[in-house]
Parts: sequence; C-alpha cells; structure tokens
Amino acid sequence: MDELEQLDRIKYYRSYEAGQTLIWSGDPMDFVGSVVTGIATLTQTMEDGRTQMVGLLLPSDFVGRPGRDSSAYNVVATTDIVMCCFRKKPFEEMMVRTPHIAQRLLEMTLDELDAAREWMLVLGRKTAREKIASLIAIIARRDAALSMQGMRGPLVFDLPLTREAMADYLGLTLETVSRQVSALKKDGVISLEGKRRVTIPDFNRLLEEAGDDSDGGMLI
Amino acid sequence: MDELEQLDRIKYYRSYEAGQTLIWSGDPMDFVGSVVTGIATLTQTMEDGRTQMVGLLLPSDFVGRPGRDSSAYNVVATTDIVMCCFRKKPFEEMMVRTPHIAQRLLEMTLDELDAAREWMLVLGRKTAREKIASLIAIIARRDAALSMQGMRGPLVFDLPLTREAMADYLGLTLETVSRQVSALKKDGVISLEGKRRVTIPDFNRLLEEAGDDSDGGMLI
DNA sequence: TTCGTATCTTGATCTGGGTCAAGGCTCAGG
DNA sequence: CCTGAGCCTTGACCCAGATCAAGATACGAA
Repeated sequence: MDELEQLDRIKYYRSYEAGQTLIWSGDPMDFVGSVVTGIATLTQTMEDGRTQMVGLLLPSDFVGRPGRDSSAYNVVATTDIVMCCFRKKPFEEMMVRTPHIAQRLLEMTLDELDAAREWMLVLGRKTAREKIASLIAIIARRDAALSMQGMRGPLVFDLPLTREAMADYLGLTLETVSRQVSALKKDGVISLEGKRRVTIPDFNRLLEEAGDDSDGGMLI
Repeated sequence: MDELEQLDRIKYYRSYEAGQTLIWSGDPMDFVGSVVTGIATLTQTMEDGRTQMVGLLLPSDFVGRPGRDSSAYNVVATTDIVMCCFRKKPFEEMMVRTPHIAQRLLEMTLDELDAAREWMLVLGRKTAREKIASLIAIIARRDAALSMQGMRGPLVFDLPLTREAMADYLGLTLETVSRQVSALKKDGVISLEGKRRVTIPDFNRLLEEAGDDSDGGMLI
C-alpha cells in the first residue's frame, strides 16, 4: 500500500532503558510514535509530588498528539522499551493526505477514552481491594490477548509494575497495595510465585472481586 | 460548504426534560449527535448502585461513537436539553467521504481524553476540598468561555449540578460535598446566593485551593 | 394555607486507607 | 563471603471522609 510505504519512509526507532523518562510534561515534542516492545506509563504530577498515572502504554499503543507540540504528561519507561517514531510535521502532512490514518487514530483514541472512563469508575468508587482486582484483571486480559492464550484455564503472567506504580495507577499508597495483594493471595483469588508472577485460577472469581458483573469483560 | 449542507440534510432535533435518561448503558444507539442547549451527564453504575459520572456534556459536546452500536454509559439530562442528532448510518457514510469530519472528531476526542485524564488526577489524588475547588474552577472556566466574559474580575454563574451530581462527579458523598462547599464559602474562596449561584472573587485563589499551579489553567 | 417532595445542611460517630516505622528478601558489586 | 540499594511486607496508630441521623429550606400542588 502506498501510504504504508510513505509511513515507512519517515519512521525511525528509538530505544530507552527501564526507568528513563522519555518525555517531560510541558516539553516540546516533535514526534509521535507507538510502542513496539516494552511498557511505559503516562503520569501527571502535582507540585507537592502527588502523582497519578493516567495511561499505561503497552505494545501497539500510540503516543503523542497531532496538532499540539508539547506533552501534557510525563512518559516514563517501566521496562526497557523500543518505540517506532515519526517526525510530527511529515506525519501531520500525511494525515491530511490520507484520511485512513485519521480514521484509524480516531478509533484508537475512542478506545483510550473508554478505558479512561472505565478507570474513572475504579478511581472514584471502588474499594482498595476492588481496585487491585480490577488492575490485575486488566493486565491479565491484555496479556492474554497479546499472548494469544484464551481465557480458559488458569492464567499466568508477570506484573509489569512495581507496587509503587500500581499505587500511582490506583490512587492508593504502596503499603495499601501490598496489603491488598497479600489479602487476595490469602483468599485464593490469585497466587504468587515471587513478587511478580501471578496465577489466576478462576478469572470470574477475580472479576467478582473487582466488582464487575462477570461477563461485561469478555469483549476481547 | 457542501459537506455542511449534506450534514444539514440528515440532521434533526430532539428535546428532553430535566431528569430524563436519554440513553441507557447497553442500549442500542442508532444516532450520534451534539448538545445544542442544556446539560447532560455520562454515568457508569455498578450493580450495587455506586455511580460515577464520567463525562459532563455541555452545549457543543458530541455524544455517541461511530462504529459502535450500543452506548457504554447512561446519558442523563441534568436540565432540559435540546440535541442535534444524525442517524448513525448516513453519518458514518459521510465520514468516509469527507475526511474533514473524522479529523474534527479526532480533535474533539483528544480534548475529551485530556479532560478525562485531568479528572483521573482529581479522582485519584486530590482531597475533598481540592476536588470541589477543581470542579467549580472547571465549570467557571467553561461558563466564562461560553458567555464570552473574560477571566478578569469576579465571576458569577449558576452551578448546573445538584450536590448529589457533584458527589457522583467527584467520587464523594453528597454530605461531604455540602460540607466542603460550606467551608470554601466560610473561607471566602467563593460566595453563594441561594444554593446554586456562585461568585468567585479571585479565580487564582480558587486554583490554589484546587491544587493546580495557578497558571496552567489559562489556556482558554 | 398546608402538605409533600426534593434538595441541602449540620452533627455525631465510625472506619478504610493513609502515615510512620521497622524489618525482610534479592541480587549486583566488591 | 559480605554489603548496600531497591523493592516489598507487616504492624501500630491516626484521620479524612463515609455513614447514620435529624432537621432546614424551597417550592409546586391541593
């Protein structure tokens, strides 16, 4: 396809190490891009240091905003990460010429908006235990989608986030995260191998703990 | 412009009374549209009745999602409201033919996503007092933009939300909302005439109370 | 006018999660 | 082997905001 060729011509790759900040809030940003491998987070910070994660970037997720030239958030690599980037100017020009791209971006942005709104319910109304269960369910679902294993049988995967990052995602402290993870483990909702590797024996049980009606989630 | 003419041809108006639910979560939705006058809210509800507002629709805001045929949220009229609607099918066909529309929608969706992320910080990390101040600041700013009065001098406007709706927006109880509104009034950050009409003598003071750095907000 | 309903305020008390503090585990580097 | 730095867990205590309860205010209908 012609437009793919054109995109190919202006793309380039960048890699970053775990812990590195790719972009600071307010910084000028002359590229857009998408995650190839690894995980990054979008965070907002108040002057006194309180921080809230507002997005979790997994492979294939898009970063950047056409038509704005500074980032509104910090973008931080959680693991080593490879990004596929396009300089913003040529990308925007292409967007004008090839409507497909804008339509695809619209799709993706609407999905992100849905996810953000789902997250608002978690942040505003769920208990600490429900928040943890919700986060684990989301990661499990995305992981299952990526690794092509279905949702049957026990799910096994690694938590890509530290307790602190989970706390920032959920509007909790890291101590509360730790306590609630322990509690879910004690109650047999999850089991742990080391601190990061999680097994979910019964996904519906987890969804109940998350306060979700146990079928709303199957739309992957 | 030709495309505007075409849009004109497929549009129609609907009005609803305050309190009416326009759309139930999960309902089929065969139109998209935008608010002409009045105010509506998007809400999510858990089985046990906990509810979280995830969007506030003011005049000019868009409702509905091209490429999906059921709503993910309840849409409820807060005041009497008039909507301008397009049947989804012809609207989607037009979107394919006229790239402008997708680009414009992308713009708007990105703005909503930014607002949602801003709100995640409020929900996850702010205190009750900061939440109230944030909400009042947002409403004040949108109102000032609509009514064309600048941000100089005292701002006066009506709160379009009940205490309960404010609580649902902020992840609080209505009692806490009431107490914090009273506290902000006692401290001179706002003053009230009746229960709804608000005067803000010093907008920067309000932003301080909201925990925002006092200039980040001026980008209207 | 009285009544009823919806909305809001305020007080008293309780509690989930925050805060502070003290270790424990793991692994890289010396 | 030991040491130190990150990360995680657990305990003790505290407090912001939830919950429970009792009116107050406003207003339209009878």
